[in-house]
Amino acid sequence: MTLRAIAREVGITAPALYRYYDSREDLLRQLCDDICTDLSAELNAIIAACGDTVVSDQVFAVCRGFRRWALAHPQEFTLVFASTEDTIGAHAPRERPDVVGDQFGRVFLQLAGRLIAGHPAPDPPTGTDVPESLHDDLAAFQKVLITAVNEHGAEVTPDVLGEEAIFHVVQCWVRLYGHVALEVFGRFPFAVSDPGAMFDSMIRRMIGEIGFQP
Amino acid sequence: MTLRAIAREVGITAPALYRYYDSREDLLRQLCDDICTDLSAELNAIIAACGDTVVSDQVFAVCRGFRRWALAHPQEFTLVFASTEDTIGAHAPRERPDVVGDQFGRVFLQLAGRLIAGHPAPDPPTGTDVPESLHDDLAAFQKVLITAVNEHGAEVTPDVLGEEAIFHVVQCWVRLYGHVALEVFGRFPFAVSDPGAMFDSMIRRMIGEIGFQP
DNA sequence: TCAACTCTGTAAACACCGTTTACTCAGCAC
DNA sequence: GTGCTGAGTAAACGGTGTTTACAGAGTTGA
Repeated sequence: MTLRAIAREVGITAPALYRYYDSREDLLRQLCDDICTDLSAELNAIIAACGDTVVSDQVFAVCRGFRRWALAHPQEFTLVFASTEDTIGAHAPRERPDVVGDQFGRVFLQLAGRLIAGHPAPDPPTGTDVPESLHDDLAAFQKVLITAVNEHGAEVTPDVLGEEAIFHVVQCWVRLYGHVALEVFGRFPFAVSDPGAMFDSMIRRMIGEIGFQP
Repeated sequence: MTLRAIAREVGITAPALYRYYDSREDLLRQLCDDICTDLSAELNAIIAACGDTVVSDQVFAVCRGFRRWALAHPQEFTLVFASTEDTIGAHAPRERPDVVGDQFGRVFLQLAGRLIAGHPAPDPPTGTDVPESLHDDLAAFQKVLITAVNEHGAEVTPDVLGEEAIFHVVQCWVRLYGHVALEVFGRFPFAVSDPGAMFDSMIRRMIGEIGFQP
């Protein structure tokens, strides 16, 4: 969207927008924040609508909600989740990852954390262990995740949400994001006639790999 | 890049470009094709440099090559792998997925096909089976993949590259793409100080899940 | 009451963008 | 020589982000 079109929609002339935003970049940045807020509200509403279902169902619902939102708002998805720093300004006071992390990310990730934490014994699904150089990063993320989960009721201690589990949460995000982006951008290696089924199947496997039964 | 800047770089004036391209969209589309050709050449060179190593090492090398390329060329990556149809023209004679599929996709996917085909007994890694609605799509992709693999020497029959294996190849692409895009766009949920190690770990798990030992 | 000030908006201009039109001019066939 | 074609240019059009100068409305203070 162009600056003038936005101004026209508000019933204002383009230069008047500069009273509220420093530049087009600044406007996009704030738009980005608003989108994240809306998205997280939407996903939280989905969780709320789930009621007392098992956590795995809630994860399922949120993942589907994220996909539906992305497909319904490809421009917003591109802006928030697939734009380089030069689109939105590299020298922002807050770095970009925080935007995703603070607003939307929490919804999905803390839910994933709850899911894993609720699982009795998260046995390491692979024999490969996490490389040493990731220890610090994962520990930091573990802290964020645990406090986020505990904010929403449950009591989770670091031992039930170990390093392997944290890595798995990140991998879930990689797959969720990967599928949704591929679908939004139409970059699957062949024509997928029922992407929803493929998505559901992937999420089912993801949840299954944590230890839940499909 | 602007049309006038491109013209300036070629030592030409902007309208002269319209002798060669119908529009900016058309130019981007052809640029897209060129980028795909370059990338696939680069990845094929990596495979060639591998010599007679085991296929899993070749997959590893190609994945790392793809990541390195994407991080070195974020604009090109965005154009080819993360742009919606409105950026590049929706009503193109060839649909977009073919571009990725025809040029770059083959390199990675046929290698993945070779890897799985070379594996003795691809036991289904999960209890979840592939939904019925994907049968036709996966069968079509299986055909493409098998002919692509057989073009490069080996003799692969449909039974060794079954539906579950095909699904797994697609899932590998989802994860490879997901991680690379997240890194290019800086959208991991926390600051990753050594993304390369994380990437390597993911690829190692991916290969391990097929049945190879890490 | 009236002057000063701020806040919000506009009009005009600037440089740049993609694109079209009209024109030039070299090279070549006959 | 006379056309003709291909490749290039200059000029223009509407649109863009952005800056500057200006206008009025509302508030404040003496």
